[in-house]
Amino acid sequence: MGRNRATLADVARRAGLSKTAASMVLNGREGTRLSAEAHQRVFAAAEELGYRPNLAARSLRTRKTATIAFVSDIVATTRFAGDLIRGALDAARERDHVLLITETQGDATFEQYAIEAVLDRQVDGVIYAAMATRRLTVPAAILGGPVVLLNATSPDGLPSVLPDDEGAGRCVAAALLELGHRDAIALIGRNRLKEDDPEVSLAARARLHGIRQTLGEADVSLLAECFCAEWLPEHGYAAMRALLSKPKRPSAIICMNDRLAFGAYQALGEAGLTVPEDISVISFDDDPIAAWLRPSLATTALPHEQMGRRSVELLLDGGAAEPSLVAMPLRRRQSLAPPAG
Amino acid sequence: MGRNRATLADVARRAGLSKTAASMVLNGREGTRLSAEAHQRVFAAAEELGYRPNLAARSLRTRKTATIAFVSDIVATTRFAGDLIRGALDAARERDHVLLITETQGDATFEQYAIEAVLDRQVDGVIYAAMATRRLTVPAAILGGPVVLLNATSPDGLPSVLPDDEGAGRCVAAALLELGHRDAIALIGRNRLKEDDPEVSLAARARLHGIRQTLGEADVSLLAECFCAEWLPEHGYAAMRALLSKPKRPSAIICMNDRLAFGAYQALGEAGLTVPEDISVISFDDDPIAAWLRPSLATTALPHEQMGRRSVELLLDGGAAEPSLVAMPLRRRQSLAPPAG
DNA sequence: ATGCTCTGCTAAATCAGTTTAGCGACCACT
DNA sequence: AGTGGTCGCTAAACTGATTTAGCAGAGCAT
Repeated sequence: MGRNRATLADVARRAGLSKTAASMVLNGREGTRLSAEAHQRVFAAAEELGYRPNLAARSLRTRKTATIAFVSDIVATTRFAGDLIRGALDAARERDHVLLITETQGDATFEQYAIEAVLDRQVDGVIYAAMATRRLTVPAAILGGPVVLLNATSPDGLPSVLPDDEGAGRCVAAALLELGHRDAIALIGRNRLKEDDPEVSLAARARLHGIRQTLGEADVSLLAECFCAEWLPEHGYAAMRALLSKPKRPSAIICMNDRLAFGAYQALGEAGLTVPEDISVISFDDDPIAAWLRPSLATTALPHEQMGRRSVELLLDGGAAEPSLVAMPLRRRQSLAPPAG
Repeated sequence: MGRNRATLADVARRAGLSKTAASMVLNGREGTRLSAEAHQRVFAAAEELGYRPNLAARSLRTRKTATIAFVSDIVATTRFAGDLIRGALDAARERDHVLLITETQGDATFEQYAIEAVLDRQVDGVIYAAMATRRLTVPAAILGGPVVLLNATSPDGLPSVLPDDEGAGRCVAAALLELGHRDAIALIGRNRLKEDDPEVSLAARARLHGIRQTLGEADVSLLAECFCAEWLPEHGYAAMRALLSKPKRPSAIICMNDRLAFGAYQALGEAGLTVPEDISVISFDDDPIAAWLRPSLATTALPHEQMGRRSVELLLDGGAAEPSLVAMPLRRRQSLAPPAG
């Protein structure tokens, strides 16, 4: 790679000036007294030689690499990770930085390795990302420099970026109230583990809280709450069937995520009920399947791209210690209608 | 980041030896005549100081960075990208390398920028990845060093990694034949653009070829072939409805990808037909929804993780010029059954 | 005593930049 | 004539590693 690249010395020689002069001109240093002609000669020489600085050499002196480490626990298992990374990549490019990406797979040994690997490469800062919104403790090794937590918080008071799950909960509840749903709203996806252990999830509790708050303000309480061991389609399916076997049929269903909603759709289809005429469905995440479902599923989008972007901005500009919340926009789709009758 | 890290000079001083000695010991150089005691002292000093070499400094001298660039056109829009990256990350870690990831978004300016950014950082090689299997021309700038094409080929005869779509086509056809399907197999997802322009897709043509070949060997030809403008659920839905409106109902459907199959499921559901009793469905890709569908969808998996891994191996070990094909395993699921009657 | 080899180690160059300190020429002023 | 300041530029140090060339001392043979 990069054999026979021109060096600064080559440029200087060709311009008939010293390395010092060439360096100063190319870095646009203010206050140097180099002549306009010298500037021209350096620029011309650099242009002709296709000069590009060797960043390894530069960073040896300046201790800046224009490189950010993106350390995450698990990227592959969730389809959202791509958006997180994309947002970070975009913001990084805008600021002339580049991303060194590593994955720990939740394994302490791998994490240790990943962190050493990026620190050895003198990265300017670390974005420590979690794929499920949760609380975690960051390894001490990275505390020597700037760190931003992405989709996570820590007890250390480090700057962090989180989706506004509580706001999304309020938003979802408000959307149903607005349509006239009141006493027949059921919830699918309660989960003690997710709600009670912030190291597992912060989203479940926040969403639930937001929903309850807005319903409470309208003096409405939930018709039913189904617990699910996981937030997967099969659990949504089972929960929906359970709900339909009860005497009072719900007019609207809130699912804690789109995969549950997908399962709920399957159960509704089998029961011969149509969405949204018989039952409205609304959910969280905006998984790609939400738009593919028939009818398309209303949901609040996890703003992963925005979050990725924000994390880079926070890292490079320095950010406040309190978590930076990113709004989860409501995607109004076909699965919403006023209650029947 | 990395303030007050111990340097090699610190280690040497503490061990009471020269930098040269320390460097040689820590690099495990053979043939040096340093005493066992010197070795011990260096190791001890390094351990005590928590010494880690500064890779920027090292690579300035050695022109090796143990860093690989992963340049892709678009990562975010496809859920598969994560697997490609994960495989590459795993293989890279096993070989003590790290990945610098950039994205061009199919934009020439961004691509130029991305390539300069990674070359400036002296990467040891470039993995040039495409998110849709296709043919492309790589920018001349990266030809100065090792390059591997991932999910793509180029006319330059560079080493490349591709999924075995043709094999998958054969495999899909064979699975149906094996169950007894013969004269009522229909295909959803023909697409001229994808089939005829290798710069758009190599998969469509290869899959079709594989299917035709195996069916042909059994003297079977397709009952119908539906063209689709895109491979999205809505197109699969429309195609399935069209098929069902014809006099002869198919006994099995091959969809060119899982999203089409998802749409086909929706149409089958509406028509009151059940999978697999009335109609078998089989597909390509192994999108996560394939496993979530009811009944679960049989499909051939795109081996993205394997491919990512292979690309790193090829890059570091040097690879043959002919494309390295990675098998697409068949996932047998509930959507397959012998033809009715 | 001299020359030779071998052992165990180090000084210094090198990689490609940035940065500090300062040099010589020219001008103005007293 | 001497002094001081500005202008335009450069030599050399520095970053933290690797690597080349070679030095001092011991052991041995002649």
